[in-house]
Amino acid sequence: MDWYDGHARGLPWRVGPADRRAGVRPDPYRVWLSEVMLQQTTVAAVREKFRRFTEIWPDVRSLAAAEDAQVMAEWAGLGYYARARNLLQCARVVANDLGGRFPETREGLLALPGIGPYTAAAIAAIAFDRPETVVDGNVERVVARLFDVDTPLPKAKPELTRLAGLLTPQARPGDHAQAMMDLGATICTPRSPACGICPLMASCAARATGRAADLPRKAEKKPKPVRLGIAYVARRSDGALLLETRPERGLLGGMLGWPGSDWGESPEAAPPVAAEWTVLGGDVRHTFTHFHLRLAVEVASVDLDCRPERGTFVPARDFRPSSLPTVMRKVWAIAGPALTHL
DNA sequence: GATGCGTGGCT
DNA sequence: TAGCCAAGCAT
Repeated sequence: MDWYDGHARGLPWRVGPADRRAGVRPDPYRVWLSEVMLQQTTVAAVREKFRRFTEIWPDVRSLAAAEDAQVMAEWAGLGYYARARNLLQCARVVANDLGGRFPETREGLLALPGIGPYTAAAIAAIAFDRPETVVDGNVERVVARLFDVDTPLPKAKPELTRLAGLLTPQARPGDHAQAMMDLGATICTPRSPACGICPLMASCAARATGRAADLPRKAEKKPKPVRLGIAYVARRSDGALLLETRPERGLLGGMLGWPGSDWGESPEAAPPVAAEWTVLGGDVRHTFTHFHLRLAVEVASVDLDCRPERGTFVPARDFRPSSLPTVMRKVWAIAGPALTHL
């Protein structure tokens, strides 16, 4: 805690240790929003998104009243899009059923969409100063090293959670949780931990055996297969672009994208509208969580009165590449310039 | 317990 | 260049 008082990271959603000890309470809405954004996502990627979201939707009621499409568009680029759908669901439950206030207990929070064991404990501890044990990837790493736990993840998770629980104090549990995560993020880092300046150096078992950098062990990962596909970018003579909203569930669910083939070993061509399609030279490469994708891109100019089988024409002035998921933005990056020469 | 689900930065 | 990794959740 002494180390945290002197070395806490300054983060837009955080009430720092000095203010916290002076009695300043964090806004549960901002704690919740930041924690959901930070699920499997780096602080650097979250900063700007958090700023935008809180600027547009300063509280849970305004977010609950938002249009789904605008929230998805603002989330674009952050990944794991089910988070955005659950975020909206959760905001609406809190605003409509809970009087605009978040539950203050781990159990109450756990019942909300998009809030699992980590996030429930984090909000309870950070926003409401409940003595909950917060175990994220940082804490897993710190604890595995501190106690020299050799069992690979995820099998070691229950044991690491138990050990982390031994460290959870009754005083300042919220700051303690954030201290553990800051330590993992800045000192006890995955590749080359800075053991020489670590406040826990003297009591760290892995430091003693020189194995800190090798922990925690992790189960082997499965190789990622390569999938192929085709994306179709049609521009109408008035400049409008043919886009479609993807199905709610599954990959990139609810996000805007270019119509295309399915993605697999040998995708079948399926143009969304009859036209003279031009196959572009380079392809788009993108890696998802569980596969590599190579996307061929085809472009076409179409008439004002054409009737596509799929998708909706979006007027040029309403089209913002930033509202597309990254793979679709990559498609636009090569299709856009090609269309100007068509 | 295993699988599906993004992305960008770093090594 | 390719793999690793990040404040995980839902099914």
